[in-house]
Amino acid sequence: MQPVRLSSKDSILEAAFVLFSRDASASLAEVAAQAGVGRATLHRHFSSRDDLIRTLALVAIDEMDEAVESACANAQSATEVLRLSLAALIPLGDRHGFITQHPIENDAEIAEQFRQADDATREMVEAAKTEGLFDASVSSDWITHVYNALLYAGWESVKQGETTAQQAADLAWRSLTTGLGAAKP
Amino acid sequence: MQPVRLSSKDSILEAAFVLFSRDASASLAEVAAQAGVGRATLHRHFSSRDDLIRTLALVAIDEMDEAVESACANAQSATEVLRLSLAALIPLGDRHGFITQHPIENDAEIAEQFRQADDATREMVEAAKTEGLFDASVSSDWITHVYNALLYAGWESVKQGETTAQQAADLAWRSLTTGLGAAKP
DNA sequence: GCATGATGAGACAATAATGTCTCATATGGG
DNA sequence: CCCATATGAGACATTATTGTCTCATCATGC
Repeated sequence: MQPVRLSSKDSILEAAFVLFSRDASASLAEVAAQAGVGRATLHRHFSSRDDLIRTLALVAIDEMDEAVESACANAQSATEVLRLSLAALIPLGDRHGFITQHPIENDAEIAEQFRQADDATREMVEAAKTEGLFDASVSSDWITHVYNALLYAGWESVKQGETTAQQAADLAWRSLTTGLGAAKP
Repeated sequence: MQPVRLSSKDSILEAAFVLFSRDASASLAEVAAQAGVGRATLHRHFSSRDDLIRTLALVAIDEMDEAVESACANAQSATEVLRLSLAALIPLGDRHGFITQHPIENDAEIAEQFRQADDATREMVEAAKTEGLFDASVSSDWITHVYNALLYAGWESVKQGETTAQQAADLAWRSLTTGLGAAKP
C-alpha cells in the first residue's frame, strides 16, 4: 500500500480545486487551511495567486487530456471516443468547471490549450456525425455545447450523491443520443 | 419611446451580472467602471459588496420567476410549461449562471428561494412524466439536471452568436426530448 | 433663475489579502 | 546520531480592496 497522504503541493492543488470551483474569490489562507498546510508552505510552492491559478489550469487540462487518452486507447470509432471520453471526464467535473469559470483569457498559453481541447471535441463530434451517430442537420457547435453541458450535469449528479460516475456517464450518453423522451409506441 | 438609458442602479446591476458571471472576484471598482458610474455612486446604492451580491441574487431569482410566469400564463400542460420556461430562461442565462456559481449558502433566504425554484422544476418534470413526455424509468433528478444543463448550453450558444434565443430554445428542447442522434431508419 | 437631488471625481481611513521573512521543529536518509 | 530538507507558526511590510466623506457639477422640476 502506498501512503494515501498527498504531498503538500498536491494537497494544495486539490484543496484549491475544491474551494475555487465553489468560490473563485476564496483567499489563499482558506486554501492553505483546507489543504491542511501553513500559509507559508503554499507560497513556497506557488509564488503568487496567479501562479497557483495558472498551475491549476495547466494541471486540469493535463489531467483531462490524460484521462481521455487513457480511456480511448483502444477506441475503434469516433463514437466510441466520445462515449469513453464522457465517462472519463465526468469524475473530473471540478477540473472542467474550474477552467470554464475562470478568467484565463489573460494567459495566452492556457487559453490556447483550452481552445484546442474544445476543437478536439468538435472534431470528434463531426467524425461521429459521419459515422451516423448524430443528426447531420444539427450543427456541431450545438452538439459540442450539449456534450459539455451533459458532462457538467453528470458531475453535478455524482457530486450530490445521486448516481455513481458510471451511472452518470450512461445517463449522459443516453441523454445525448436519444434524449429523455418516453419510448415511441 | 422610453429612454433606453438605465438608471444608475440598474446599470450597476447589469454590469455586475456581466462581470461577476465571468469573474466572481471582480472588484467593485471594475463593476462601477463597467456600469459607467462613479465608485461612490455604487456605494450610494449598495452599502457593501455583500449587499450588491445579495441584491443580484434576489433580482436574478425575481427576473427568472417573472419570465417563467409570464411565458407560461396560458400553458395547457406541464409539458408546455417546461418548453415555454426553457425558452424564457435561456436569455436569462447569465442570471442563472450567477446564482449557481456563487457562494450564497451563507444567506438562508436566498438559498431557500433557489431551492424552491429547483423543486418547482423537478415537480414540473414529474408532472410532464405523467403526461408521457419523459421516460418514467429515468429519475426526475437526472432530468432536472439535464434541463438546467441545456439551459446553460442554450445561453452559451446565444452568447457566442451561434444562434438566436428562439433557435437555442428549439435546439435545447429537441435535445432534451429526443436527443441528437440520427433519425432511426 | 432657483432649489433639489443625483452624480463624478477624488481624498481618505479602515480592512483584508498578499508576499516575504525568521525561527523552531520534525522528519527521514545516511 | 547528524544533517538536509520541508514544514508550521507567526511577525512583518506591502498592496489591493473596501467603505466613507467632501465638494463641484449637472440635470430636472418648480
